[in-house]
Parts: sequence; C-alpha cells; structure tokens
Amino acid sequence: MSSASDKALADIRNDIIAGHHGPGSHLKEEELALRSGVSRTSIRDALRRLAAEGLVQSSPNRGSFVASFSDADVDELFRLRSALEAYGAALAATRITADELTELEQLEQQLEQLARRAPTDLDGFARLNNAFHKLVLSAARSPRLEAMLTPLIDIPVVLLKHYTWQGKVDPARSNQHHREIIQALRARDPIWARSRMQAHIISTRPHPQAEDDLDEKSLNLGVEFD
Amino acid sequence: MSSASDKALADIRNDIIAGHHGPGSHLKEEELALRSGVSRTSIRDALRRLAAEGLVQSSPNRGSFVASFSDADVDELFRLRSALEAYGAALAATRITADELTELEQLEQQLEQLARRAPTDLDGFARLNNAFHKLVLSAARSPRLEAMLTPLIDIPVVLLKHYTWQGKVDPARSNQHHREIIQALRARDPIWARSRMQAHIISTRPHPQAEDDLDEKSLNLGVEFD
DNA sequence: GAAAAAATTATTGTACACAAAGAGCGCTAT
DNA sequence: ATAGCGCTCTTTGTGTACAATAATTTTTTC
Repeated sequence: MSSASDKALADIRNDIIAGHHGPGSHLKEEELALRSGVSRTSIRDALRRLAAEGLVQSSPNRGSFVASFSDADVDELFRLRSALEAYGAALAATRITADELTELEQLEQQLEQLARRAPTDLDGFARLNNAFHKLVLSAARSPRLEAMLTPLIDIPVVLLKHYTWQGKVDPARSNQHHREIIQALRARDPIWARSRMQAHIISTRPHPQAEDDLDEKSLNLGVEFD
Repeated sequence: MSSASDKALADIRNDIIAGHHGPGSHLKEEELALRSGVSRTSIRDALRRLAAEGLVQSSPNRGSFVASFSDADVDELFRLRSALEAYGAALAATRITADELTELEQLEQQLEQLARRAPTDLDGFARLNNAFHKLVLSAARSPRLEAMLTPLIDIPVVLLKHYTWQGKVDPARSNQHHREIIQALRARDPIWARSRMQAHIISTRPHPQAEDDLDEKSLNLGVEFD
C-alpha cells in the first residue's frame, strides 16, 4: 500500500470534499480507477481506508457510497468531536512547542485577514480553520486520538457543501475563539484550553435546535475520575 | 468484501487475541493466506481493517505488525476508553431496551459464577467482561461511537496475554461495578451511568502509577458545554 | 579481518482476469 | 394492468501473476 493506493485515497477524498461526489452517491470502483489512473485493486484499498474514517460507507456486494448524515448524526458527530477535541486541547496545552504556537498564530492571522477581505469565502475559511484544528490536535501527540478525530474534523467540510448550515458560520466569533484557545495554550493551562475548545466546537454546531430525550448536562463526557 | 475477507479478519484477530502472534511480530501475508485458506488479496483486505482498528500497524513496503504498546500508550488508551465508554453509557441509559437489560443481567450472573467457581480463569473472565461492555455500547445506538470504541475494548485482552497487569484484575470488585452500572441503566439515569462506567474503567487500568506532567483533573474529557 | 558494495532472496504493491452476487429489465400469466 | 418470474448486464469479490521495494547474504576491497 503506497504510491498508487495513496494517490487514489487522496483523489477520492478530494473529490468528496470538493463536492464532486455528493452524499449517498455510489462510488463505482472501475470509474474511480479510470479517473485516478490506477487499478481497481488500489481503489479498493483506498475505499477501505475511507470507510474506516467514516467518509464512505460500504455494504457487502453492493459497494461503497459517500456517507450521508441525518440531523441526528450530525448532532452526535459534533458532540463527540467537541468532547474529544477538547481533550486533545488539554493534552496540547502541556505539549505544544513554541514553533507550533507561532504557526498557530500565523494561521489565526490569515483567518482574520480572510474574514476582513473575503468574508464569504467559506471554502478558504474551512481550509484554514481545518489547518488550525489539526495543528492543535497534532500538538496533543496522541496518534490514536488523532486518527479518531481527523475524520470528525473533515466531515463538516463535506456537510458545508451539501447541507444548509442552519446556525450559520460566523467567522468573527470563530476567530475570537481561536484567539482564546491560543492564549490558553500559550499559558499552558489544560483546563482553560479544554473548556475553550469545547465551547468553540459546540458553538459551530449546525442546529442547537430542539433537545432530544437527553438533557444537555447528561451528555457531558467527563467528570471527576473518582 | 465479504466471506473470504471476513473469515480472514476473524482468523487473524482471533490469533492475535489468543496470543498466537505476539506484539510486534511480523504478519506475513502469504503465511496468513495459507493459514486461513484464502488468497493474499483477502488477507490484505483484512489487514487494512485491522490497521484501522489499531490492532495492527502497517508501514509501506514493510508490511503489517501486531501493534505493541508502551506504558504511556496503555495509559492513554484507558483514558480515552473511560471517557468514551462513559459517554456511551450515558446514551445507553436512555436507549437501552428491557431485553438488553435482561441480557446484561445474565452476563453479570455468569461473571459472578465464574468468579466463584474459577477465579483464575482470566480468559473466560475477559470474554464475558467484553460481552458486557459491548452490549452496553451497542445500547447507545451510536454506530460511530461503537466503531471507535470496539478496538479500545479489544486491546486490553491482547495486553492481558503479553504484558503483566500490574494493578491486578479483581473480579469481585469488577462485578460490583457491573451491578452498579446495571442499576443506573435500569434507573435510566445517564449521569449515574456515566460516572459509574468512568470509575469502572479507570479502576481497571493497569498502572495508576506515577503521574506524568498532566495532573488528573486536567485530563477530564468534558465539563459544562459552556 | 572488517567494512562496503553487489547480488540474491523474501515480501509487499499493483494489475489483470475470472467468478459470484445483485440490480434492472422485459416477459408472461392471471 | 400488474404481480411475479427469469434473464441479462452491471458491479463487486477473489485469485493469481508480475513488478518493485526492502532485507539478507555473499563477495570484494582495503
């Protein structure tokens, strides 16, 4: 698994994120093979990996489909993401390097520039925003957490393309949050970083809407250890 | 992906869990193919999926190896698991059916029997214990959470085989915890279920040992949402 | 004799070909 | 007209052959 399969993986993922394949659409192996210029073997390999990430769903003898998400799925997704990414931020607070902090600040400045100069460029915003979150995550130095969280961070980009984002993206508020997160990381304060990250993610959730059978408090992930 | 690949997946996983392949050992595709009676194609498919689960690690052009875990990895693993599984228990509290509760109680009784009749049968204990945890998890009705958590539940079984469990497994205490978890689920109390599950997992962690640079409190996953 | 280089072997990566399963379509019978 | 059946065609699943890369051993040189 390397060159050909990696190319296939990148191609397919890009096509999905770019919106070329809509949610629910059937990813036919031969078609993808032709498009990427590799054999079906490598395509299948890539599809397995994308399925593991949750970006595509496969059923036996039927094939692979771009994942599609119900409102409830999206809600669940964001809850999981907020909890896990907050945990990652806490880890990052004690492990992040000075270089990474600098890089983080550069990303934040680019985000602010973009918000001023092209406030409607959601694509650009999403790209920079993702880079920000992935950098924090990688500073947590937990490969397993990274593996679990990366797809959760990518999926919202897909959602942006194909669903209407009810809560509306507010770049100004988001940037404000990012600044606070950087502050907390710079202060090496895990508790602060965790709570800011958690608040940030939850606030970007599409529809806070009607609560279901579970009240908010009960869904919190962690409390004392004992 | 189905019959042959599924068989391969089951075979390899069983062999790993049974301790037939130790941590770090090189899983050669042809060898596995011969052993399972399927072709290398299906073996590769299975290995990809196991890699996604984290039970094996693959490097390009070098192959697949049974995952091995440092003490720090194990600690991280248990922290993640405790947080996620506690979350799952909270969800399960409002979604579990009466039938599932009955099944859960049966498992708990089997565990108690085992503890009385064969307290040293760690294998049997691990099997029943896993069934218990997976049942709670499936009652959470969150396929994504299930996918993330299943490998985290399986890995300790591998650890049991190949590492010395410092904290020692205490079946009596564990069963006590299980009973409390069932109580909480039966009461449909998410907060109770969450805290009991979290405490349970953390208490089964191999070595509470020396704290690292992060104090306990800061590692908690969630607090208030805002 | 030891270290570097080259050839050999073992193992993974990729492509292709065939087998099997499923979906779609038209046909027939009522 | 339509429900059920069977056929065809598309698409996925599996096996095998070949190519490329990495590990190993042997040879060569100092």
